[in-house]
Amino acid sequence: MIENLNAKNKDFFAQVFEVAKLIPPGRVTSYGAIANYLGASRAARMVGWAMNASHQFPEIPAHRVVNRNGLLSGKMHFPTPDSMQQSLESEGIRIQDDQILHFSEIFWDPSEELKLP
DNA sequence: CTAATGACAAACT
DNA sequence: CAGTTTGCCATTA
Repeated sequence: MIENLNAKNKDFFAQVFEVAKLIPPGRVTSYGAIANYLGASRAARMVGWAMNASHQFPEIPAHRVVNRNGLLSGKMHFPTPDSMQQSLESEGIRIQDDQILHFSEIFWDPSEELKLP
């Protein structure tokens, strides 16, 4: 239940959630990419904050969102640290030492794929 | 109202 | 080239 989420805050979060849900399977994106798509390229940290709130939304594939290094920085926030890596591997993404391999190949940039015509 | 924290990113040394 | 430091925006104490 959302207690102290004003409409304004929800708006910012809603955008992050929407983009996160638009991430194709087998692909990943970075917090900065989403922030950039939202027009807040310097608010990458807020995207991570929104992801933290996404735990109440089962439709949010937060495991597909990693930092720009391709490192599973948020794996520790999952129900189980292995849940994130396991979910990614289940989609065909290879991970080694909590880092995504071929990150550049599977990187999904919303600003590039969801760019307006 | 000020200070500190955070699932990051870019800049500097 | 790699490691360290500062900046950003929002939330919490």
